[in-house]
Amino acid sequence: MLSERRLEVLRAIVQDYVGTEEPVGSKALTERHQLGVSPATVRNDMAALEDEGFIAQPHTSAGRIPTDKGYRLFVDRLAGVKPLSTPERRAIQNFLDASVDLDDVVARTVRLLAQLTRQVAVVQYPSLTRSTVRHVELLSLAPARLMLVLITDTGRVEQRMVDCPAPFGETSLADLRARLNSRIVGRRFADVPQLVQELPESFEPEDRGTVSTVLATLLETLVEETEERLMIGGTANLTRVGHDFPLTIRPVLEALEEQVVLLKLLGEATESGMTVRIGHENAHEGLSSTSVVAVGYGSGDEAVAKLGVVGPTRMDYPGTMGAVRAVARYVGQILAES
Amino acid sequence: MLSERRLEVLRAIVQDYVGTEEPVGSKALTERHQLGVSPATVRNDMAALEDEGFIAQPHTSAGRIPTDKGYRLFVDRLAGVKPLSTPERRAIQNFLDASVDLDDVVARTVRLLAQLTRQVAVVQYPSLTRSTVRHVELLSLAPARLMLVLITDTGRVEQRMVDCPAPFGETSLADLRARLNSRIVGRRFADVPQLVQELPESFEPEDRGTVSTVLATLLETLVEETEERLMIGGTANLTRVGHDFPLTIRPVLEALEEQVVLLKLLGEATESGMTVRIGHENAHEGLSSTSVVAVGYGSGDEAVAKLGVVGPTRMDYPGTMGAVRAVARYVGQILAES
DNA sequence: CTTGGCACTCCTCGCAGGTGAGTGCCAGAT
DNA sequence: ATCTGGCACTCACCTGCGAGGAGTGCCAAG
Repeated sequence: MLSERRLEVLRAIVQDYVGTEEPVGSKALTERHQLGVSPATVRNDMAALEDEGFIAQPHTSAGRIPTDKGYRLFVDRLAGVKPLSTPERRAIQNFLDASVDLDDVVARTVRLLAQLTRQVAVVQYPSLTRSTVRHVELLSLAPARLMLVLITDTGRVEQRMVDCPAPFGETSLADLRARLNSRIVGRRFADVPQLVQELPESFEPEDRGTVSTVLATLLETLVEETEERLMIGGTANLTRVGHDFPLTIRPVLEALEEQVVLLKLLGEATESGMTVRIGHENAHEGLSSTSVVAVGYGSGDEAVAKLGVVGPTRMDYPGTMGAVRAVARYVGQILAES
Repeated sequence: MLSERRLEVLRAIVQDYVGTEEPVGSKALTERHQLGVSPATVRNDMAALEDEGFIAQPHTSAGRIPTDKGYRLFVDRLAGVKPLSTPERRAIQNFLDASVDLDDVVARTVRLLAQLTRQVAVVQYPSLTRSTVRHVELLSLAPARLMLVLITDTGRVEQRMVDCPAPFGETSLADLRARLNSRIVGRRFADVPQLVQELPESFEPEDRGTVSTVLATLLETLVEETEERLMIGGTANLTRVGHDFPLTIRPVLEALEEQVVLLKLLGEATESGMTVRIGHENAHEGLSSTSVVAVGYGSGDEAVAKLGVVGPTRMDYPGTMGAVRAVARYVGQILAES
């Protein structure tokens, strides 16, 4: 459909536009790239590209800028993923290795991504649903008040208060703690409900109420916390986008504050491999002039959560994708070690 | 020094400027406020106020705008704290009452403050140093690997991995757990180091190494986590500030990303009572055209952390102060209940 | 001390004209 | 069939100019 050279012209347009942030014309193109043809020829190609919807001109008698469709073609067929330099890789590893706990890993990852890509970084906390239970702890705070602490294999900790219907003795507590742990430690969260189903029946009648309450709280925690948390950073980079930004920055900031929106955004990313959503491909209105580059990361072969960046559609896709992929890999390594 | 009417003129200028975001002139002032004098008189007063440095004009032949010094006088002597309406109070309470855990309380508080004040909200997590220990838990994950979990009276949970120099039996573990808890539960964090000092000596020689390691990790956690965490929100409100904002928004966003800066900002707030830092009173350069309204909050009589908002110097001080104070109170109540 | 009058400053806005980058199209060359 | 150079045309952008107007400072009189 499109000749080889026309694709080359599109690539050149994208690269120049990303660099200069200004509509690019035929003459400038031939000067900055060795296309081997004259501006007039390029003009014809550009007209064809415009007919196909890959580029557009803001006004008559201005240069062309890529459309969402143009960027899409660019990332799909014209650009690879630019690997990071060795010093960069080393810097990433050093920076992440210094993390002390899960919160710190996530915080550092956000800062790293934001710095590397000069864009807004979003990192999802490792999800509970795909995690396994490392330990469940029950603490007695008052005669009829317990604290339930849940620890995952990714190092995440959740706690809940439990108000018991009746006082609960220390021995019963130890008993419940032991049985609960022997049943669910090492198991996936999704399997927990089944595994604890018959637990109350094995207790003395006067304790059954409390045991049920504890289990209910546990299951509730699993469900509620499936609604995942995330951390964002690098919002100052939004001011980097060009002249028109008063209008564009507001809806983006608003979208970023809606965690739900972001989670859906990351969620849309396919299971494996990197996902790039360009402009209007993002369902959310405020993000119609931004692109999202996201990828899953995890301690093993399976992704436990996702991370990515949000930036203007006019971004350096190869570089951004390279940075996102590299960071995801190293974070996975860190999680596997801890 | 300044006559009563001149103060009244200053108050009128601040109020009008906050409302319109435009320099206010003598004629407009007399029309919008019942000052009982003519524009010419007001002009004389304004000249005097300008000599004293309370107001300034952007260019000759423009109206006046308050200076930082002018705002300072305004909040100190001319304005009170505007209490919230009953429906607002009720809404705050309902919204915060729905919180499920500490993270949720903080997150909701941030959203609430941002919404009420239409500015950037900052909420510090309850600090460890001023908290007391509710419980310490030790879990055995592997023969020579423990997890240390620390729970505070404000519901905060911290965990750390401990690699032991030697295997540590279950009985020793239970022993350590019991002794540790009996010594430090209910005590302030600051006192913990002293309280555990001689603990290793009471253990069998082969366990002393591990006990020391655990204690070292515990103390380390106390120190490290003193470096406090905070949550911010409402950054989209930054785009609300006037026309000139491309220049002002960037440094503010950058400052907000530097948690250290923010913590220092909140830290500067005096122990009790509300603190208002106006414009250049904020040490940080990027915040020279913003004001910070901060106040401590806590579950009891003492503040365990601080919260506040960051907005343009041209803000509605009485309303903002009212909202901040009210939110701080209700958060304190919530913390006291849990 | 207040007031009305008056001259002055200077920002803002709208308009006109020139400039230049970029385009589309066409006829001729390869 | 494709590429190339030429050429007329279109607009966005910048500049300078002039009218309009809000606001000020000062002064003389009440």
